[in-house]
This record gives sequence, C-alpha cells and structure tokens, in this order.
Amino acid sequence: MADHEITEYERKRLENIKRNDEMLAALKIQSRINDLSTVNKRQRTESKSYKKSPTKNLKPETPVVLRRSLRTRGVPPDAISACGLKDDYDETRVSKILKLNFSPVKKVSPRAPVPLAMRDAYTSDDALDQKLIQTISGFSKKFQLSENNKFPCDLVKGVEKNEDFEAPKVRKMASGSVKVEALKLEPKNIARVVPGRIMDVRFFPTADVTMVAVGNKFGNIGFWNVDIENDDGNGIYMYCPHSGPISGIVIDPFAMSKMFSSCYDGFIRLMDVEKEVFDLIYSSEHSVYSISQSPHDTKSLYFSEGYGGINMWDLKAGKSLSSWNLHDNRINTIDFNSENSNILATSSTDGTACIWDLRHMNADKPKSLSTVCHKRAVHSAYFSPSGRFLATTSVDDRIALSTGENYEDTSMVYHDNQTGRWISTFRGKWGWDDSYVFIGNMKRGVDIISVAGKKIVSTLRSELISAIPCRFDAHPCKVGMLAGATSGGQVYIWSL
DNA sequence: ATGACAATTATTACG
DNA sequence: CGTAATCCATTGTCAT
Repeated sequence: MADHEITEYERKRLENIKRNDEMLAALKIQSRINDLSTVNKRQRTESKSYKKSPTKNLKPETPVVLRRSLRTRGVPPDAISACGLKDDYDETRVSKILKLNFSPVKKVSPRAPVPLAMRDAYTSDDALDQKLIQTISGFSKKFQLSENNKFPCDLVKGVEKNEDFEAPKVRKMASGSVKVEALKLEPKNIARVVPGRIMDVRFFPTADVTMVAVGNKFGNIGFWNVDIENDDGNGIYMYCPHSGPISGIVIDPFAMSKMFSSCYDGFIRLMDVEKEVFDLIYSSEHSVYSISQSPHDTKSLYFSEGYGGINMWDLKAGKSLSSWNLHDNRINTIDFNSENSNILATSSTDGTACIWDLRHMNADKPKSLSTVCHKRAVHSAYFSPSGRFLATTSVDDRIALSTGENYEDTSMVYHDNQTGRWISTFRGKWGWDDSYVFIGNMKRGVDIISVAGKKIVSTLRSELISAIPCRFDAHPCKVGMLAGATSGGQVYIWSL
C-alpha cells in the first residue's frame, strides 16, 4: 500500500478536531459537575483564591494601576475556580452557614434549581459581604422610608400618598446635555471587579451611593462601591450565583434591594438583600439571552429565551403571562420606550430589530410595528431617553438611528463592530438626552456618535484603559457618569 | 438546502 | 517579556 502523505492541511484539521473534541468533553464534564455538585465533594485544600501573598504582576511604572487591585489579585483567573464550582468549597464556610441558621442544606451549586444563600455564593475569603448587604439595604431602605415624593433619581410623578407601591410610577432618568469633552476618567474610578469577560454592567439607580453591579461570563456577579476609599476592603464584592455567562442585570429603581440576573444556563435569579438569598425566579432548558423590565410595570419581567422567544413573567404569580415567538434567532436585547411603555424593541441575531406594541400582541407570532433591517446580527436596540429615536447596533458595521412616526426614518452610521470572539459585542447606548450614543471601539476608546451629525464626533481615550470597553451603562441619576466594562473584568467610570 | 469546520479576534496568567 | 491558553460568537466556505 502506498502510504498517504498527510498534507499540512489535513494534519491541521485533525488536530483541530481533536482539540474541539477535548473541549466539548471538558464542557460536558463541567456541566455534569454542576448538575451533581450537591453530591460532589471535591475539594482542594489550596485554592488559588485563598493564597495569601499576592504576586504583583502589574508593572509599577505603568499608569495602568487598577485601583486597589491587591485584594482582587487573589482571584483565580479561570472560570471554574472563580465560581467555586468545582474546587474551592471549604468547610469553614459550611459551618458558618450552619451557625447562621440557614437551612442545613448541603453545598448548593448555582446550577441547582433552588434559592442560594448569599453567603453561600460569596466568593471572597473574608466576610465582607455583610458590608455590602448593609450598604444596599441602607440606601434602599432610606428610599422606602422617605416621603413619597422623594424617590431616587428625583424621578417620580403620579405617586399616591399611600404606602402602597401599586401606585403608578414612572421612571424618569436624570436628563441633560453633556459636553462630551468634559467627561473625565480618574484613576480612582478604575477597578477590576471580577475575573474574565464582563457581559453586563449596571449602576444602582440612586444618587446616594455610586455603585455598579457587573455580571461576567463565568456566572459571577461583582459589586463595586466606588465611594469606599480606604477603610477595610476595597468596595469590591463578588458572588457566584450562576453557572454560566450572565446575560443581563435588572435593578428596579423602586426596590433596589432586589436585583434580577439572567443567565445562559437558563436561570433567572433575584438577589434579595433583605432575605440574603439569590432566589430562583425561573429556570429553563433554554438559554436566557436578555432581560428587561417595563418602567411602568415592575410586577412583571420580560426576558428572551432560546431562538427568538420572549416571555412575559408575572413575578407575583410566578408564572408566564404570555410568550411570543418574535424572531428567527436569538434575541439579544429587549428595551422599553420610556415615554410609552406599551412599546418595546427587540434586537436579534436574525439580522433585524423590531418594534412591538404590547396592545397588539395576541398571536404567537405577532406582527411588528416596524422593523429595522441589517445585513448581519443585531446586537442591541435601545430607545433614546425621550423615546423618539431607536439606536441599533449590528455586526454589519452599522449603527442605525431610526425616528419618525413608526421609526421608519432610518440613517446608518458606519462603525467597526468586529469584536471577534473574545470581546463582548458592542452595543450603542444612549447618554442622558437624545444627542449622543456611546459605543466602544477596538482601539480601547469610546466613540461618541452625534445624532444630529449622524457620525462619530468624538472619542474618549485614556492611557489608563488597558482593555477594550465593550459594555456600558449611563448612570440613571447622575448626568455625565458613564461606566464601561471590559473583557478583562475592569470597570471604568467617566464623570464630569 | 444543510451541516461541519476554519479563521477571526484580545486579554491575561504564567513561564 | 514573550507566549500559551482561552473555547457556549459569528460567518463564509466547502463538503455532503
């Protein structure tokens, strides 16, 4: 037999196949571990997150000094140990939990479809989580006890003078025009909050404390209280309430002690600071790709699932009120029009963004009010603060700005959106009025698109930025405060 | 048409 | 300081 010389191409291909198989196998094993982890008791005595002497690997001369990074230094780089899923569950924590009179459950994995004690999900070595809990319940209580017309963000109208929170409420963002040149990034407003890729970043909707929550690819949720300067701790707290990439975070401005998070693992949890648990709200076979709440109706939750489905979930009843199949592929964002909360926009990998009217959605596959068509996947569709514009971002390297009666008047702005595999997709986000959209670029800057000029008018740049900021949040109460999050777990906060 | 596969990309931990 | 390892995105291309 003539022996076949293996061509370079074939060799490479075989290698790839082998690698992929190994990777798949590893993923499967991991998910098995997650499923079985109630019984699984693998423990390694020396988990990296408990190592004492942190090795400084930030070049001292570089200006890229992540604020108070020493403490986060110990956070292990890889997903699994970061989440404590497989190898860093320690007995001391179990006994602490038992002492604290939590139900004597065995180890609870974030994948188990049950509530998860916050302390159980806390991933740092010291017990500073209580401090976070105090902070959050502090400002959320303050808000609840204050007079009825004193809500966070000065944002209320139409609130009745009773204690009943059923009263119609409207969330009004702090608005105003910003001179974009005035936005500054200071070293103290930089921190690494979690390891790995950040999928979503969100400010707490209060002016009392500057605090962000981020969710990463590994299922961690990190908090950063930016106001904490130099007392014990660095204002950074990390939990692992999920077993996969966190697709969205929602904080109801009228109940800030409760925070929703959705995950590719199909779970939606509610962090309830009063009960000190990550409650289980919803669990599914399918991935949950986005989550949103109507500004009017905070009794229900909207989220997208699988390949094009949307659910309207009643929080009180704990069941789905409606579900629709709106797209041919995954829905990446859901956003409500702040001026008319019957109107919502979805963006989808099927290449379209659609605007829907909740009053006309009876069929399983309803007809959209209007559709913005792109040539490739659409990764976000957000209404402007006034609701008059819709900004969609697509991998076809376009940002569409749509306006008019039915948003039929669309103009396209070119923007390089080729983020590749390691960077979370870009999403053009509105600032504090209808004039600007903020979006990251591949050169570690933040492009600012002017709606009037239909082009990039400015770019935020800084030597302090060590990675590409890809996910953003504009502070709902503080005009000019913008948080950007990277694939390396850092958060940058620009402010006036 | 459908499906499998390669190439692409940036960040970081580690040697 | 260079480099291996990351690995639930996306798309075009080539095979079936």
